[in-house]
Amino acid sequence: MFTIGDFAAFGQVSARMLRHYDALGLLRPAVVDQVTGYRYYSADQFSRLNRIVALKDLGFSLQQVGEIVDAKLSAEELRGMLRMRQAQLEDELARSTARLTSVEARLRLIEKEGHMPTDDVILKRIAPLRVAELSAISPSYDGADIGPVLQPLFGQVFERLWKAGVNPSGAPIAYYEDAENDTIRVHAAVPAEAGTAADLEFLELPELDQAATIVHQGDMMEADRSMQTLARWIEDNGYRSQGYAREVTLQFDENDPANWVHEFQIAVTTPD
Amino acid sequence: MFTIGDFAAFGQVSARMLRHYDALGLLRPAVVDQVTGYRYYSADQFSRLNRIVALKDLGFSLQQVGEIVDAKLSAEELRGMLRMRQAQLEDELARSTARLTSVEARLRLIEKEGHMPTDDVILKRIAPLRVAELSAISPSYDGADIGPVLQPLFGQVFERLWKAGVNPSGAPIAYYEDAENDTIRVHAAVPAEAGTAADLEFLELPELDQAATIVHQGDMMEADRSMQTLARWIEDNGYRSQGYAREVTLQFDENDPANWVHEFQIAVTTPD
DNA sequence: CTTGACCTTGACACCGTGTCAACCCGGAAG
DNA sequence: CTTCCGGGTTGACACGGTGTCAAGGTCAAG
Repeated sequence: MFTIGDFAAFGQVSARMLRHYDALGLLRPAVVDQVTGYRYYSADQFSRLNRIVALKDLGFSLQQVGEIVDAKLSAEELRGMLRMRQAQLEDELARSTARLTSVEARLRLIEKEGHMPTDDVILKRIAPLRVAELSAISPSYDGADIGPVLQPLFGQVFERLWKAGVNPSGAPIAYYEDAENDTIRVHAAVPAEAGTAADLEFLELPELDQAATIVHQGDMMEADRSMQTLARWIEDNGYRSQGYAREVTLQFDENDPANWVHEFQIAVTTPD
Repeated sequence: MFTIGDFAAFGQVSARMLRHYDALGLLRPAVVDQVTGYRYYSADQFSRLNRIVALKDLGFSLQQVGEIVDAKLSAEELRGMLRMRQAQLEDELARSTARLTSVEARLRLIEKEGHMPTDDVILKRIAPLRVAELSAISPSYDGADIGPVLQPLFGQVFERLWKAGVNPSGAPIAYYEDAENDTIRVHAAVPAEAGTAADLEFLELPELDQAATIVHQGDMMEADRSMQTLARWIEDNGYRSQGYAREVTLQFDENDPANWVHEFQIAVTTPD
């Protein structure tokens, strides 16, 4: 017979936890003194304790551990749980690895530049989105060429939506595609439920499963700065980008481009 | 200006969390309506939000994130934090990998045998331990040879300790070493603070940094069963064992070996 | 004015574990 | 036999990041 302290010390658990397991019915002491309430454990309970600890170390919750050790599960179900756990762990591993790469990237950055970057890239999923849009051709993918094409295009879209009595339901989005002869097709899209404006195209922008995004503040003529940060982040973190970035207009000021705020979103994949 | 809901949706955070960040002073809304208490966020707050989210995704706690974004830290300190985090992550990674291997090993086992193993191996650290001991030579490492040597040896140790007025402070431990001519030196050790018995050797059993352990119930003649489980576990989980296992007697019954309980402990290393 | 979507605060829950407080027991020393 | 100390008992609170619920106030569209 072991007192709780001895049993705990040998089993490498805290006495606190043994009491907890008792409370959960996971591991009851072999004997409880009815008078003093002292718990006493027998040597052969070490195997149950070990089973519990082993399962817990595998990352199962105490509840799951309970189900497993009390063999409420068929071999089939057990396989199921283990496979689930396996999948979870693989996921977790991937996540941890990504974190680590990220931390290392930042560490390199800070060693090189001597300070913390203030423009932060974050990875997110972009949900699919219904929009109304117009598009046009720009001679190149360059702020100076694109601006003059894009601005009036958005003007048109808003005007036509307004005429059709449809309300924009979100922030305007510009996106790009390669077109013939090295030209670029620019799209001016405004989120809206499908409407009946014959002079607008209604479509659904596809989901981006993983997009690297950055918030750009100020004139779009300086978008390069943010795009570069984005590109570097993507490379440093072991992703690969696809296509052109979408540009979401979060804040617009007719008079002063310095007040503009955009979010750039570019689809990325984990190479492999 | 965004309402909390819009800001949350765009930033991929829950409104709950934005309120939490407000409460922590991590990200205050640009404007709070004094009358209604409504929070309103400005577009340029997205970059702060993103910085927060990015740091959080790196696995920093909100408190740490606070310190980092508010730049209360020098580049030096930041480097420190990042390196610490890096170390933690590497650790976590190793742990996750081990878990995964373990889960996979069990999965293979259960697929092969159709049921869950009930003898559970667990990995633990064995602290160094002061003991009093006697040793002798056994012709081989085999239950039939060892028993007759070991039992009287323990009798001697207990007797001499008793004569010297020293109290055992833990469970008896047997351990083994190779000796000359393929014989084995068996040690009968009993935990005790250093004493003055000239006819006993007092020494400190070294720490085992990582030991794979299993609880064996019953006669030591059947120790093979547990030792095999142990060996297989070690192999399946990608460790390598070193030397012979220690045998800790957790429960002893003079009359019936079926009631004996031992823990086998064998030092292992992660190959690599 | 009504309705329904959205906002407010405050509270409770999760989970595994540590820690504290207030009190009781067991065994060894005086 | 008393005294003392280590260790046992229960019960409570805390952590952190997040979800969820309830009760009530607000906003904007019809």
